[in-house]
Amino acid sequence: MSGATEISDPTATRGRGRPRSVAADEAILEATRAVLAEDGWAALTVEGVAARAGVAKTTVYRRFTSRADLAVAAVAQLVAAARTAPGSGAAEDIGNAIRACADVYSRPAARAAYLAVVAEAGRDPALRAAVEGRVITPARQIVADGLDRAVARGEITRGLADSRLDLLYDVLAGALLHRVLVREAEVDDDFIETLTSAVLVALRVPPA
Amino acid sequence: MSGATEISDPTATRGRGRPRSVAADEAILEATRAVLAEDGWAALTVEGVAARAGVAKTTVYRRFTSRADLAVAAVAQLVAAARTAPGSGAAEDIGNAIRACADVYSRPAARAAYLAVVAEAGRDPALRAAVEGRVITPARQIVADGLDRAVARGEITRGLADSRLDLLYDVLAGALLHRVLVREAEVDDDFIETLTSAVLVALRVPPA
Amino acid sequence: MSGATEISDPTATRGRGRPRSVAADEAILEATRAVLAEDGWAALTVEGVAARAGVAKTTVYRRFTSRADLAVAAVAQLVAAARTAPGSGAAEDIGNAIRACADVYSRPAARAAYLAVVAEAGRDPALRAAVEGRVITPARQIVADGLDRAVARGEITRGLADSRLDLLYDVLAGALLHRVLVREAEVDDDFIETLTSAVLVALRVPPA
Amino acid sequence: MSGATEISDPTATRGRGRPRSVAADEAILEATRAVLAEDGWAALTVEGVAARAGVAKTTVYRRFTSRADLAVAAVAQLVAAARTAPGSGAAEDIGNAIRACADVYSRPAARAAYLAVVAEAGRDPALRAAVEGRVITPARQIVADGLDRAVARGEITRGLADSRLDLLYDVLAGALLHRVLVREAEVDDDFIETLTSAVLVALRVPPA
DNA sequence: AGGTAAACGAGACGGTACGTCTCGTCTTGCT
DNA sequence: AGCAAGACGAGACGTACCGTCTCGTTTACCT
Repeated sequence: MSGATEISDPTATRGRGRPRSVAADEAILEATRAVLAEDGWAALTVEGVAARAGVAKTTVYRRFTSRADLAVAAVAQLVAAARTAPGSGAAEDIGNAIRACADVYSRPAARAAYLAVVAEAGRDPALRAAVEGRVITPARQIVADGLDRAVARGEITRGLADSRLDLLYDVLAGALLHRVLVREAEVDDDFIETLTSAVLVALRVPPA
Repeated sequence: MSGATEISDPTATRGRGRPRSVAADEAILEATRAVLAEDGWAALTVEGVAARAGVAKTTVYRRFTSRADLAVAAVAQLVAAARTAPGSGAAEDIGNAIRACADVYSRPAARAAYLAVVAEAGRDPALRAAVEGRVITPARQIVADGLDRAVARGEITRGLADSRLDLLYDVLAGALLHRVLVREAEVDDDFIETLTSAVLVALRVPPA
Repeated sequence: MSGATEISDPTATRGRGRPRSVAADEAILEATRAVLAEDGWAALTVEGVAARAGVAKTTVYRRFTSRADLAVAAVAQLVAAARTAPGSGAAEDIGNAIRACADVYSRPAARAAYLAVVAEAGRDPALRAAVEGRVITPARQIVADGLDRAVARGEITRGLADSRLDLLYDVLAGALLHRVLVREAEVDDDFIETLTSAVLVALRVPPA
Repeated sequence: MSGATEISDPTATRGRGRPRSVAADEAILEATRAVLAEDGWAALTVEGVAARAGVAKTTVYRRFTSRADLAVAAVAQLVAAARTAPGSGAAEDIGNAIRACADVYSRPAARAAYLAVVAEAGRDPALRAAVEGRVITPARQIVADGLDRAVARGEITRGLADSRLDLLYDVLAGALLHRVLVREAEVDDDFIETLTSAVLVALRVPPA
């Protein structure tokens, strides 16, 4: 299942019949976000989303093949909106990236959906691909961009950046995910600073 | 829901009626593990578990209030079995701890259940408490024990250990969780070594 | 099922163990009547009766083998209490008999149980026998006694009485049952008088 | 419960969605009849009927609100098929009516369901209304038609017919019901003749 | 007075069916 | 051809009782 038809693509071949309703597209995603935020993943139902969007079930199924597919779209939008402005140094870049990620994870809709979608992806290759392409890779790119800037500024070497990218991504995203979604602790300035400086030390970047 | 009656407690007041069947206890948990490993979280059904355990549905409901409750018990057993032997130094201790955690996360049953259960716990206080007490706290304790040993050996100070415990737990558990369950990458020796040495550097423990 | 152990019989061999509790006997029947009167046949459960009687389920099952068995006992008591005083003539006898039967059918417990028990008896030989012996035969006897008195008074011949007994029983009991339980109409004096005189005409008994 | 949606009504507003399957209608009623005839009222379960009809449980619940509702439809069909051809005189008419009723009560499905449904109707107003409209009233009409014909032939007066209708219905239906369903005796020619002539005498119709 | 046997309460056991819910698919008629 | 509506087969939900089975306790009788 999953990832089949997806959202209406205006550049698509514009087949013959009646065109997909863009209003329906938006109403469905909006309803999805609302349900996730208000009642959580377990309450996210194709039936319920359709009702809330004022749309027939078939109209939802034409675009998404499952509730997980629906949720991926919502989370993907939030991740896409998380790109950060470059800072003046590695410390600032890392802090910004952490804060950006924390913001995403803290949105009610993402809070409700993130872990559940990832869990479901473990069994569903199509969903797995969708999560990979629309959530994991973009987030990894944020870290990659930060390292690229550090290389450009001469703070670390290209080789170190490349060899540490995945580890750094696992550490940053994982620590955040664990703190916010698993332990449900807050992400305060102290946490961000300590994590940032620990990462800098491990990367052997001299403090500013 | 969740956390209601739980498994038969032999120290309980030994109420008057017929005692709970210990054989049923075990059959249920075993069936739960099997279903999770074979078909994943989405296929975990009270009905299916009961059938597989050769037990009536009511017998399951008498012990667990939901499938999440069921899964927590399974995961908790795995976590409980994960305590590590103390090593000869901080580096070895950390490596052991990572390996122990990685082993747990890699078990098919845990793989299928962990994220899903944690996700569900976000909406269910009773389940949340069960996860907290039976999974999160024990795992955190593994890290705490490691730090205690490092303090005993004089590798770090008591103050540093205390102030860094939660961060270290988030980093270790989070990085692992992210790598194993979110990205579905493998945990090889290189990953463990690099993560270990990065952590040692951040804790300012001199290399052995 | 049904009719197995039945109510405590004081003349029984009086085995060694603890004797049946007479208080339980009565509490069970009383609870049965109450449940039938208040909530009807469908709500009559062994579990509910036991709870209401303040008695364990096993205690009920030791005496009755089913809820139908339970109900038969209640109805039987009512029928047993329905014997009529002899009147001064056939007309009075018949009127009395009709009134007596109508009283029984109108009791809430009997209203709720009678048809259902008879229906159930169609499939259960043991229950059938119990109904036959404790409800149908005693009721038939009321009609037989009435005819015997008419014969004794010379109002009809022995032969006519014997040949018409079953028909008369079917007509009287059936018409009443149909009116009270099937149609749920009331049994007023007009009904009784008209039915009585029709029966007298059919039996060719001259009016008094 | 009961009497909610009922069988597909072709004259209904013909709303927009997919129409009810007429094949399902028939399969359900046929399965109901079969179960009643083979295993009796106690074995009549919505679950079993659905399985036997090769239909989903929801499909049954969309049409009938309970097993009693289901049974009423079956009994109603039998009653509807029981209209009698007019005979040449009151005696023949009454004999025909009794035979027609006896045939209905003797069908295995009706035997199993009639008393139980009527009993259940005592507690359920909607079911009561259904029984009233689809079983009791049609059966009463058979008697009413017979009396109308007798009036038309000049055998009895209009006034007598009207004043005796309910009594006659109670006597005929009740005697039959009592004999066939309560006492489980057979309805032979002798019974029919004796009952018929008794009724004629009571109505003061001269014998043919 | 002590033993023994049965009834007692409590409550868990494997089951069946309940009536509800949501799923994803399949008609239908309207736009 | 897209859409809203809604019936369809499927199957899990959690609950209620079923009738059976331990249990530990109580009560009477019979040595």
